[in-house]
Amino acid sequence: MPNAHPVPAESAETLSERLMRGNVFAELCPSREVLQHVTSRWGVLVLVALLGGTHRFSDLRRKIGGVSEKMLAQTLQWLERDGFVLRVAYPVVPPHVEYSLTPLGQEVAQRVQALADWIEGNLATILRARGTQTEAKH
Amino acid sequence: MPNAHPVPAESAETLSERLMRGNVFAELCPSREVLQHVTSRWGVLVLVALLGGTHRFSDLRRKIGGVSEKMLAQTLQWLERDGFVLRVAYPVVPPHVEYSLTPLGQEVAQRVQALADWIEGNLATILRARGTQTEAKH
DNA sequence: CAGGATCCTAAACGATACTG
DNA sequence: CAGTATCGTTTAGGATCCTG
Repeated sequence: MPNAHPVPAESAETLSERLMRGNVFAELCPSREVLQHVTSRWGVLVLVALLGGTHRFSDLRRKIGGVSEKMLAQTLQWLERDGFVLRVAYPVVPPHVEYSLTPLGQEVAQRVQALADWIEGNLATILRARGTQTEAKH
Repeated sequence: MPNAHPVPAESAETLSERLMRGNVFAELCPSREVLQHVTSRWGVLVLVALLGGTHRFSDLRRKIGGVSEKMLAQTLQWLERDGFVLRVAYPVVPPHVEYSLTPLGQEVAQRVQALADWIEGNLATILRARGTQTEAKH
């Protein structure tokens, strides 16, 4: 069955993309993977940090308390691959690499920050609510 | 050193709360834990699902593709403890339990949904961006 | 039906050491 | 400095069985 409406190459969308689009609840929806990167333990913090401007690797490491080299590197790679983070390496010695948000990254980061900010702003309320309950763990 | 400004009991805030307030970047900030629950793999989906109204346990399990009983139960407990989810159990047999969002939960859920919606809406763009890169994994 | 208890695997995570 | 590689630990997560 030939294509009645020829699709321009640059807007190609596969069948599975079309099927899965718009449904995070579906088990195999690719958006779940992206969501995982963005909402991962360190992903959130990296995005919010970069919203404050360009950072070098060690700047991020210092700023984000508790992150290991390995996880920071991995998180940055996820986010770079998803098109949210731009990595610029200057060919000097010692190495100099700068991380920043792409336009796409700024959009997600803003939404992530909105969430993080709300939680910070309501922390006292949340903790107080927890205090009035029968002791549960972790 | 006596307190010059007596603090009303209902606005009590511990020292650690005051110290940690407003700083997700700090390693021991309690907001990180809440953030973990909310942005956890299933937490996101539970919140968005409940934004659509009250659900029973098995309704949620059916709606959220791929979640196991154990993780759904655990996620609901986290969110209940954080004051985002209200659990109402009717003392009948067979058991009947309904989950819904508290007012506090509706506020987080909206922000979580904003993020999820953005990702879904820009999925095609993101996937296309990934396609044009040198192959990376996972 | 709504989970709790148990057992198990896979993945995340962290510490350290090493390299261009 | 900015990582990669390796290894060991911890946690997430899933399957199954069981009970009120």
